[in-house]
This record gives sequence, structure tokens and C-alpha cells, in this order.
Amino acid sequence: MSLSFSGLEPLARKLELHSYLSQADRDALLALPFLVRPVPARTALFRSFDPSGYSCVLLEGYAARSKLLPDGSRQIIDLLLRGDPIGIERTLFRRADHVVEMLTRGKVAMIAGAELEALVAAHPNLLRALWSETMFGRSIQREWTINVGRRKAPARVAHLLCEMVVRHEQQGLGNRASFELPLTQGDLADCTGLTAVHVNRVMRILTEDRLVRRVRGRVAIHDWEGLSNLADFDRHYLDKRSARSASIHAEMPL
Amino acid sequence: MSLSFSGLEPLARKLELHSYLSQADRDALLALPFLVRPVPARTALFRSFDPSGYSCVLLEGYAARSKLLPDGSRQIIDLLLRGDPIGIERTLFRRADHVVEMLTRGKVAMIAGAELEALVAAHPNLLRALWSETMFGRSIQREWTINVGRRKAPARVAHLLCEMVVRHEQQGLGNRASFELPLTQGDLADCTGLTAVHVNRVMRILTEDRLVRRVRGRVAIHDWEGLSNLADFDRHYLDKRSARSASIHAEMPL
DNA sequence: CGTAAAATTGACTGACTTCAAATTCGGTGG
DNA sequence: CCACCGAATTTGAAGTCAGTCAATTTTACG
Repeated sequence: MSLSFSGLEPLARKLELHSYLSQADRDALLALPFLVRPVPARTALFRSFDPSGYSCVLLEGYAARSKLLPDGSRQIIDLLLRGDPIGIERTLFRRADHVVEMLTRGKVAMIAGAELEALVAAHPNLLRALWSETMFGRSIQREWTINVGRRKAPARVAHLLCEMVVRHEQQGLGNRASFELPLTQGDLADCTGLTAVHVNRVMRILTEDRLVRRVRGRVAIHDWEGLSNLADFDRHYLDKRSARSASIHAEMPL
Repeated sequence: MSLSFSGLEPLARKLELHSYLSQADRDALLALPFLVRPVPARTALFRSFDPSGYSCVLLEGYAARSKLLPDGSRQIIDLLLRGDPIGIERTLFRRADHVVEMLTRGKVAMIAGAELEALVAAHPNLLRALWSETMFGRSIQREWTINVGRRKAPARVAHLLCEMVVRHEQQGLGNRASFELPLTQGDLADCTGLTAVHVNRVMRILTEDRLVRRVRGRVAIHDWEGLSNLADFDRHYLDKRSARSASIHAEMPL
């Protein structure tokens, strides 16, 4: 059978970063029925036009969770890569307090809430894997809070780049030498709580210091040591704990 | 039986804010064996001296998740109130990338990881409730990111106070008229990404504008409309979605 | 009561923002 | 292939919000 060619492979890969999935779990996940929907750049997912009760998985392109403030400024609270689930909490809350918008054009897999519900009911281990995923999401969010809360502008940008390298590597989307990051400087500013102008100046400094280069939506890290040091970056929050057996009890002892 | 007098009542209450627990779930949760440990102020929970494999629930006092940066500054990433679970992710990750420290003296209930493991294995609904709890935690964390990322100092402090009112109300720990918040201005600064000096000036302004008063570790909101307006506060992220049936499928459709 | 921590206040500094204009880039149609 | 156009980037100058430093007062608590 060709289950391993399901479009949901990226999600399975992501879950397996931190959770053990049995072959049955994996097969069931990949057998989920879904609808592929192409999405244009700069449009919002889940904004009144989508049927409720669906969540989705990002298959192609880049997206951002963001919130618009009354004064018109925008804070991006997370970046979403291939394989990231979107809107799982959408059926938990009645309305979302933030928007998920595509930064580039892309594709999402739409999955019916009822299907997911049945899946995790039949496969408790997948439920645990998704819980674990939520935990890592919270961990990332904590780092973002620290980043905008206490670090200086150059460290903020550097930290964001470091996180993006690791998350791209995890998903097989590139490495330090080169990976895609098609965000405008305005987007980077909204990620880091800065202005586009200041991001521009900071990027110039990082480039002049030969830490990193950004060209045409791609990033190349020239000096990982220097960059991660400047950023106070510790990839621990993106990694599963090391060296434990892969039994589900070891994976999720609560 | 006197299960309803268990020290874990606050945790049950917290979970029931957003998840339906059957009587069996509730009984099982409250029957969890635990050890009450008194903790002095300004000490870290889970820092080398505690036996591994335990997580805990805050029974009395106030605690903060925080991270110390290389330059000596501190960012508080969450405040913990009575009933908040602490360290569930501690057994997920090998080492924590942040510290949980008591801000006041207090008491925690130490629960063995194995006990929790058995509990959620026997009660999948509790597992979902804890997952839901993690989701709300992530939601709160997102708001904190927005707060320090894009809001001006007065709005940041106001938003923190608004969140604290609601969370205290939810746990039956007071109301707008008066609730405990025994943080120093330095602590508030570390929550909001500001300095103690500036928090002092901001608090003076908020007080002069008759929005709020803070005296001896207690807060009284005088003008909720004004304060929440200044803060751009929307309590949605702290509340379960409204008006749906309490069946577990409705509570957690994924 | 005595002491240390916390709060308060003032003067000065600096990192980042704001505003505005010039340049480059990227995609599209001729 | 080139001309075009809006978006994104880049740069400069001036302004502001919040930080830093330092001294004083108040509060908490043994």
C-alpha cells in the first residue's frame, strides 16, 4: 500500500521528533482522509469563510500566527512550517483570538474534526503525541516571550534565525548552509517586537559581522557559534529529551 | 468519604473550568496520593535537590516560571496560582530550560510521576483535561508574548493585572474589588519586560488615574472598564468556549 | 526597635521608533 | 528581452519611551 506517500507525512515526522509512534499509529494517522486546499499568499486561514469543525496541516508554504492590536501594530506569535498542525484549538475555543495567515502561497490539508476525534479515540498514543506537540508549542512560545521581553534587538533577530534553522533541519527543509525563510523584514519585525527599519539595520550588522546572510528569501548561517552565542540560543526547548527508551511510557510519563 | 477534602481540589477546579470530569474522574484525581511540602519564599522548585520523577501542584502561595539571561536580567514567563500544576513537562524533557521559583512561602503537593501515569492511563478523559490545560497554558503564553512584544508599558502592566484578576476569580481567590498579588515591583517588571523603576512610575500613573490601587501585596481594581480598555484585554483566552454541551466529545473534539 | 528589602524620586542616557525620501527587487505584460 | 510598477529594502535625521544610575524614603519583619 502507498500509505507512506500520504500528504500527512510531514505531520508524522514532526510527531516522531518527540513521540514514539507504532506502525499502527503511523498507518492510522497517514490514512486520515483530507482535502488539499491551495492557499494564496497573505490570506488568512480560518477566517469566517472556512467550514467550522475543520483543522488542517500545513503542507507547503509558510504561515504565521499573529494578532493585530488596536493601534494597528501586529505581533507574530509563531511561525508555521511544513508539517505544523493548525487550528487544533480552534474547535476547543469558540472563536480564535488570533489569526493564522499565509506568508507565502502554499497548500494545507483540511481534516474534519470528527475524523481526528475518531483517530485519537482509537489511538491513545496519538493523543499523547499531539499533547506532546502542544507542550513543545508552549515551550517555543515561552522562548518567544523571553526573546521579546528581555533580549536586545540583535539577539532577538539572531535567536529567531537560530530557531528557524533547527526547525527546518528537523523537518528536512534545509540546514545551516541554506534554508528558506521567505519573510519580509516587516514580518521579522513583527516576530521580534521591532520595526522593519530596525530589523534592517540589525540585519546589516549581522551580515557585516559575517554571522549570516539573507538573500532572496533564503538564509545562510556563516558563523553558527557566533550567532547562537549572540542569541543566547539553547536548542534544548526544541528537542525531545535524549537517551530514553522509546516505549510510550518513557515518552510520556506525564 | 472525605475525598472532596483532598488537597488537590484546586487542581480539579482548574480542570473543570474547561473540561468536563465525570464523578469517577474527579474521585480518581482527588484520590491521588501526594506529599505536602512547605516551601520557603524565593526558593526554586525542581532544582537539583528534588527527587526526579515528581511533579507537583501549587497548594498555597505564589510561584513564577522564569529564566535568567546571561546578562543577569530575568524574564518571568508565567505566574502560578493555587491549583496550577508544575513540572508536568519536567519528565517530558530531560532538564528544564527554565526555573520555577516561589515568590512567597507556600505549599506544594508532590505527586509521583508513576501515579499520574497510572491515573491518565485509567482515565483518558483526565488525560484530555490535562491536554486542554496545556492548550490554555499555551494560549496564556501567546498573550504574554503579545504583551511584551507590542504594548506600551502602561498597557503591559494593566494587561497583567487584568489577567490576574480573572485567574484569581476563576480559582475563587478574590475579585476585582480585591485580590492578593504579593509581587514586588521588580517581579512585575520581570513579567512585563520592564524595569522596577519604570513599573513604579507606571503604577503611579495607573493609581493617579484611579484605575487601580496596590497596597501591601493586594490589588483593587477601581475602574475595570478603563483598565481593560487601556490593556486591550479580552478575557477570551482564559475562558472555555461558551454554550456547548459538556460531553467529552464536545469538550475536546481536537 | 533595628535592619534589610522594597518603593520612590530625579537627572541623565540610550536603544529603538518615527518620519521621510531614495533605491533596489521581483514579478508582469508588451 | 526589456519596460514598468508596486512592494520591499535601505538610509538619514530627529524624537521618544524606557533604561540606568544614584540617592532618599518607606515598608516589612524578626
